[in-house]
Amino acid sequence: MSVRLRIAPSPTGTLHVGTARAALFNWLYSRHHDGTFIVRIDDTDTERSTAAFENDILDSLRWLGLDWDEGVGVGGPHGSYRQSDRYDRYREVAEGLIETGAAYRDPRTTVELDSLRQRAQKEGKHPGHYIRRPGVTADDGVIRMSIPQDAPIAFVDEVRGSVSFQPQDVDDFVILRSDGTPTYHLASTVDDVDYAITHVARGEDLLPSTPKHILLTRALGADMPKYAHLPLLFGTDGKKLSKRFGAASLAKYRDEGYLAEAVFNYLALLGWSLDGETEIFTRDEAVASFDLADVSKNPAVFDPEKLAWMNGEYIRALSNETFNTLVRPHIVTAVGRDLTADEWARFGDVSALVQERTKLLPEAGEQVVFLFEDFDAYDKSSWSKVMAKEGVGEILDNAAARLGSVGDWTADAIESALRAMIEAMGIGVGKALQPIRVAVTGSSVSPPLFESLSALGRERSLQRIGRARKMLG
RNA sequence: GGUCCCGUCGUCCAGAGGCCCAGGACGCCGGCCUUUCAAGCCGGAAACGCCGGUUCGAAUCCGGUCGGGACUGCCA
Repeated sequence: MSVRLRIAPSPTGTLHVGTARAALFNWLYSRHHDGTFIVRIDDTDTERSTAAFENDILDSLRWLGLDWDEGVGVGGPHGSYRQSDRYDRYREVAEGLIETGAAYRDPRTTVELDSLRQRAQKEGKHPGHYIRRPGVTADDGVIRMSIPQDAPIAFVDEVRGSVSFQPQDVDDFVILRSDGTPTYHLASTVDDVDYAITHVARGEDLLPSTPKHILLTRALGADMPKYAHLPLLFGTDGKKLSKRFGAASLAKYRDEGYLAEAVFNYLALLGWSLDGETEIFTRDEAVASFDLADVSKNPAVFDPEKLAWMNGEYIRALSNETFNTLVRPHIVTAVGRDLTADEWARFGDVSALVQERTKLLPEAGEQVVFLFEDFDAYDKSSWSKVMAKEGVGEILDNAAARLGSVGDWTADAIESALRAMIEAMGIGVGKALQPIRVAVTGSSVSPPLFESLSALGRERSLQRIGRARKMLG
């Protein structure tokens, strides 16, 4: 039998890094076994769910390269992937459970309502927060599962091994709210059954809910899926990764110039490894050797620095054309205006200048701004550290003279000319070249000098050297 | 508090009784290269939480302890 897995995000926020990693593992496992991977939108929290979040989530999954299977063979009579479309089904199941004695209707008492109000107030919410739902009267009651007390609820978790809970530790949880909508436990379990999910791989935070899902699945008389509880992700501060932590949203990484392949690779390494040695690998390589049984039990700290390193590795591996194309929007941002076709044709090939030294695409854009913009101010500290020194005027004069008589304006020819100058002046290489760098690029930190001069062109290079010379007085 | 899960370098991962006085990677430190910043290359510091037990032998098995985490909602 082929495997069928799912990721079930709630559209109550953007795609979180933790959810993305869970999606990744589900995807890897299903692809490894040539199975099915589906996306189900768990939007039973109608108050907080939005279409915008749903779009962000799907876009981010696509960007990561986690393609999912739609339609064919999925869902049987209940073909929807959105839980809000299936309320009738959940209600019908809940009522069926009452008939078999697995669940019961629980009309709430005034005392309970009071305690709900009190709790809401204690948490700074509206008094009716836990009570009032659209179109509901307060005394409808809820439907709860009744927990069989006969035996421990045990299962073998694919990553954790044997886990068991005592029935007395499982409370009579609510499956249908008083407004007739399902709770997460009901909707999720019914869907997993209806869609014939074979493996439920999700965050470890749901481990304590698993006995509830097992009981529900049994009560439904359905086949039990295998469960796999993935280790949680933490921020560098050691706390659970949340929206508060820097960039917990996957879309943010895309926008900041990370490559999808790098993020995919890095995420795969959080709780898993290809062979214990290899750090950089392709999607296919990961698919080929992934197994839920190899997933680590320990929570993992998300390390932005390692991600950045990995991104640099992927950027260096890009073809020059691809790199140029990817950097272009970042140049536009850094320069602050659109580029003309002419500018792009003349200066757009920046790969030789910055590709091997960039970790994040936006940095590359900033490093080549000098090609596109005739700045009129110099980086302050660069100026004081490099230009405000003895002999700089003479260096610039000599450089201008030498560069003026270079034949072909190539990096090699420029280098020869400047090295000849350095020898003639008898000064240090760094001492001679840094002022030229600042004069031409505006900063003491720039791409390689000879290549930069070559890319800028003779005329503009000399102009800038001349202008800096004047500013020296 | 209760229930459950987890415990190898700062961080991620390897290690499924002898191959481990513990391996790879990020980061860090030092060096080389060098026109800056990177990249690259070379080298270094850095961990089996603790106590018992099993065994000829334990990072690996068992127990305890300590520590961390998750859950404990008509959220998911």
